[in-house]
Formats: sequence, structure tokens, C-alpha cells
Amino acid sequence: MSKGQQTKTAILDEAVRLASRVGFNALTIGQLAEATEMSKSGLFAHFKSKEALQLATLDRGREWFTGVVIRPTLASPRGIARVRTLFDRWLVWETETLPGGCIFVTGSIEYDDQPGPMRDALVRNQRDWAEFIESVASAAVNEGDFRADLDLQQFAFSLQGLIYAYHHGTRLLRDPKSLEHTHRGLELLIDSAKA
Amino acid sequence: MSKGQQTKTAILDEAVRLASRVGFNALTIGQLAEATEMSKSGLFAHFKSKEALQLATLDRGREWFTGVVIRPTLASPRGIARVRTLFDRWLVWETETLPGGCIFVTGSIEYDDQPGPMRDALVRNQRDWAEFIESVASAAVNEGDFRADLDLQQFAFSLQGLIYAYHHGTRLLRDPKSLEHTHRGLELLIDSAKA
DNA sequence: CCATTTTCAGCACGACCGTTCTATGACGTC
DNA sequence: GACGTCATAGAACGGTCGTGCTGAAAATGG
Repeated sequence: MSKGQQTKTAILDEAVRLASRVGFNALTIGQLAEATEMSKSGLFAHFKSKEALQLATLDRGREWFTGVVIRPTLASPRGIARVRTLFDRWLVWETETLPGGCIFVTGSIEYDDQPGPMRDALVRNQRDWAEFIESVASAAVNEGDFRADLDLQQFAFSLQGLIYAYHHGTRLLRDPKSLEHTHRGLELLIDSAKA
Repeated sequence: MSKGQQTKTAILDEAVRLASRVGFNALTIGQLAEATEMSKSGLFAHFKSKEALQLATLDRGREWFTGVVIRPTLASPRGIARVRTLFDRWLVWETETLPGGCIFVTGSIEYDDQPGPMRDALVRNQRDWAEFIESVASAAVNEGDFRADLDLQQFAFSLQGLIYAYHHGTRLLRDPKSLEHTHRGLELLIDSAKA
């Protein structure tokens, strides 16, 4: 990897951390330059615009997410076990990987009413994520763990709700019972999907 | 009501609408002045700081919320009916009242990692909201509609998840099935709480 | 109807924003 | 070892941010 790519990746890693705390718009080039101990113009040269930086940050976040959540999930045995792994890995992603929690939660709310490339990228991301959840649930159906007439989209929708509720409970309210509530919510969801 | 209070309220009404679309930080004094056809300094004189403006906007939003959600809910007969009314009124609040959806959803994510008066106010707000949900569920327990050993906090947590999932589904993904998924999610939640 | 307070616009400020231009040093290639 | 590409810094730009100061117009109350 060339020197340029190396520093660019280092910048983006820091950008992902920063964005998780303050969001993508408050992710300022000046602050990011300070955090990476670079000059504003030196950093800026790697991206030709702020929007490109934001998009690259989102993409770098996606790479992290793949490593922390997607791959471990796929390495888990199909069926209910994999559903549980998916959720457990997401909890790791939310609580241990980034200082400010899931950047997709943050970004989704930030751009849900603001048209543009960032919104488009987030929509693609979240659609992929929903489809991934559905595919994991679908495998559980094929394994006979979940009932055959399970509405996969409904399942993904409810699981996404749990994700948001956990973010809300831990990040904003700092409610120590959030984890317990989330797990009970997942069990209720799984029970309702069982064969 | 004095002239000052009158324009102040008009400013805040516009601020609530603006904040629902772009958030509380992107709620700029310049843009708000333009939207209300006032000068920046003239508008600013009503609030002594931007933070005071943000807090006042949040409070004005709370007033709207009380009128759209809280009061109609309390006017509904105790029990499951009131639980359904609570949710239906929230859907009205989310989809019809403001152009960018619930400002508490937006604000909660925006400030969940940023200490200060805004965060404190949002936490208070959301705790009150959670307690309100619990009180409505508690009434349903007393009416005999919900089982006596229902975990009220767990119920409020799950319902809050549905709220976020609906916001996510309609605002970001623009998924036309969101409403249906939300209703099915509510029914599942209600069924699991029944006596 | 006048005196006083309130309401608001105009202007200016320093800070920071994203962005551009220019210069300089490091690097890979022959 | 010279050369050209690449990586970065420095300075400066126009713009917008939040925030004060000043004065005029408007509302208020006796």
C-alpha cells in the first residue's frame, strides 16, 4: 500500500471514530486535521471535497462493520444460532467498536430528510443490512428453526427496532437495564418466529 | 399576549418545523431569520444565545406534542384502547404534524454523545415519555387487559423500538410497508402483554 | 398624548467553515 | 544521481456562523 493510501486510511479510521460521536456534518475538516495531526490542506488533498470525505468515511465504516458483524455472523451455524450471533455481534459493534455508537444509526437520522449522495449511500447501506437480516432469518426457516410462513421483512423490521431502542436506551438514557430489555425483546421476537 | 411573546412564539413554531427537517444544530439563526422574514439580530434579541433558542425550540415542540399525543391519549378509555390510541396519535405526530418527523427522535440521536443542557433536556423529555407509556400500560394492567406481572419498562422499551423502526422505515428507506410492519409489531407486543 | 419601555434592523466583529493556490520536501524510476 | 510524480504544509479566499453595539420605530401604560 502506497504512502498516500496508508495515510488516507488512517485519516478515515479517525474520521469514523469522530463521526460516531458527533455525526457526519459536525465532522469538520479542521477538527479531523487536528485529530490526525495534519494540516487542513494536506488532509483535504486526499479528498477533493467534504462530501467525498463523508462518503469515504461511510464506506470505511462499512468495512469495519463487515469485519465486526457480517463475517462472524456468516461463520456461525445457520439457524437460530446465527440469528443470535448476528444480534450479539451488532451489540459488540455498537458498544465496543466505536466511541459514539453505530455510525449508521447516527447517519440515518442525520440524512433522512436531506437529499443527496450521502442519503443515497445510507439508503443503499441500510437496504443491504435489512436484506442481510432477512437472509439470516431465511436460513433459519430453511433449517426448520423458524416457521415457513414467517414474514422476513417483518422480522427484519422488528429487529431493526430493537437495535434503535438499544442505541436510545444506552446512548441517551444511559439506562443500565437496556441490555436486559434488548435481550428479552430478542427472545420475544425469536419465539414469535419459531416453527 | 404582548407583541414580543407573539413573535417569539411564531419564531419558535417555525424553528420546530425547521429542526424537524435539519436537526437542532443545523437550525441556524440566519436561516431561521430568513424563514421568519426577520433580521438576524432582531430574531437573536428574543433569545440571548443559540443554546437558549434550541432549548426554547425543544420546549415548544413539547407543547405541540402534548396537544397532539398526550391529551388525546388521556381522553381515550383506559386499557388496551388507550395503548392503541397512544400509538395512533404518535403516528399522527410523526407523519402529519411536522415536515421532518419527530424532533425528539432527531434530537435524541444528535445529542446522545454531547453533554450539555440540550442533552439534559432531551433526557428529561424522553424519561417523561417512557414513564407516560408505562403509566398507560399500567392502567391496562389495572383494567385487566394486560397481565398483572407485565414488565412495564420492558413494554415501554419495545414500544419505543417500534417508534424508531417506523421513523427509520418511512423517513430514510421510504418503505411503503413500514406502516403495516409497525402495526403488526404493535399487535405482537400487545398480544405478549395480554392477560 | 406623552414618556418609557420594548421590539427590531443595520452594521461590525472574530472565529471557523470548505476550498484553492503555491511551494517544498520525499519518493520511485531510469 | 537527475527527474518527475506524489504527499503535505502554509497562507489566503469568500462565506457563514454566533454574538455584540447602536439607534430608530413601535408598542405600552399613565
